[in-house]
Amino acid sequence: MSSTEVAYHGVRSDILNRVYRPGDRIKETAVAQKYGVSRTPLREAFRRLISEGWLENVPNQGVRVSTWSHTDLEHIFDIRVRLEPYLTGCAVGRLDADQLLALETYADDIARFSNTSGETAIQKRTQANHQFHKTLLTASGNPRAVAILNNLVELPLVIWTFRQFTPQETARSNAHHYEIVEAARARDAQWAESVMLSHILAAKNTVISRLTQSSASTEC
Amino acid sequence: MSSTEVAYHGVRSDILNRVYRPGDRIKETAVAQKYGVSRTPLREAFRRLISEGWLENVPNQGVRVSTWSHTDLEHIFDIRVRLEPYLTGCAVGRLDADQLLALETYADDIARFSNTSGETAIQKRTQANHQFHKTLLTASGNPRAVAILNNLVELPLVIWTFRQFTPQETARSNAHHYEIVEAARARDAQWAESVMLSHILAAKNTVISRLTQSSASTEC
DNA sequence: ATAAAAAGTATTGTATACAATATGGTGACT
DNA sequence: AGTCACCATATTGTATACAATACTTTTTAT
Repeated sequence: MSSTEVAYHGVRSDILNRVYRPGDRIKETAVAQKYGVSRTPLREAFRRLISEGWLENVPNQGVRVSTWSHTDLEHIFDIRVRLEPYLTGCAVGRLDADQLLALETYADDIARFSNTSGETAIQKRTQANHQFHKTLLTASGNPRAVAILNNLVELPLVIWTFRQFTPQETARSNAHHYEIVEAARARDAQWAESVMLSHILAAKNTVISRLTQSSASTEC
Repeated sequence: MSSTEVAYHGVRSDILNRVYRPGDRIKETAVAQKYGVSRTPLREAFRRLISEGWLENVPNQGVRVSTWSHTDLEHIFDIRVRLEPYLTGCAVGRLDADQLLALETYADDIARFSNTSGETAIQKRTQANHQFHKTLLTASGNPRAVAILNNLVELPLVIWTFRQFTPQETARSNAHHYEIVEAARARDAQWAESVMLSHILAAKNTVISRLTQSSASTEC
């Protein structure tokens, strides 16, 4: 792995783990030393993290960790609502038997780790969930759209969403996954698209309502 | 303007003007000298151009100018179809009197420069068209979505599309602009959304059919 | 003559030194 | 005492030197 990649993954996971928090200013020399790379590859990593929305650039003052407001989250979900259901519909006609089986396995994993508590379970659940959506969206055959969504639906948001789910919401979310697999098996694009739409709107409602309750709009 | 910005705009316009053509490999030292900057800011500019889809990175081999295939164009239009009409609908309720007037002025400009021939006219028409769409989309209030579309609907595609338009298609495209303004004045989001959908689907049809005819799928 | 290997060249990847700019604190003046 | 200016320090922006990797050409062996 190149120095640039080391720096990229390091800073990214530090943001995920709230070592660097939204609003924090990040100084190049300190971070470069921390990851054992020089400032040049670190700055390249910064540029990538900026383009992905993790960091914001302030000329001659370096970078800050991005802050996601209430409105930002609504905007993100509005874009997901337009793209993900559509891509799901595209994928339905293109998934082969192996991929359908994989989707079902991921759905099983998500359900299994939902019933387990602890940080590890949340991580594994996040992982399986990511695989499920990735498999589905990649099968749509529109890599540009998939890239857009990957940059948009970042892990901190997903993890935060999971933590906010009530048991009922979790059960509903898991049921959606199985229903999508069934719709895909039936090659019913409209059905799959519709379930995915519900899936995202349900998540949006959870995130927005919890955020309104806690009124900590800048916290991720 | 910083060296990084100089390099960014320089390389970008060179790609637009086909100094660097799709598939070309770009060597750092030569380009850095051309713009009078060192390799460091040039490489930062490259990272940005990569994230915007103009360039592709090959590890240890530098960057290549991206090639847009027939399928790529379809994918791009498929994303526009999902996002732009929606954002237009959002904008309708938020445009003030000044913005409505500005939109009409841009529509006038586009129409005027459509009747004039020559490179300058095409440039001015492109400029006015860009302003029209920018004003409309920005008013939607979803800056993330606007950023996505800006990165997607790049100038080379727009310019190429204009060149391909027949007089009838140009007239229809111009009429769409006026119809969108009228729908916005009437505060009819559904109407505006529908016209924008037609507008994009018409452009998609032009681009795809011309590309199929010329069968020069990698040319922009 | 062809193919494979090796050496030399060219190009990218990284580190570091220097320049430009911003930040923070101290002192002088009102 | 408060405010403004200026200097010292810290931090980012840029250039360049060096290291690692890929490409090309030449040479040698079959």
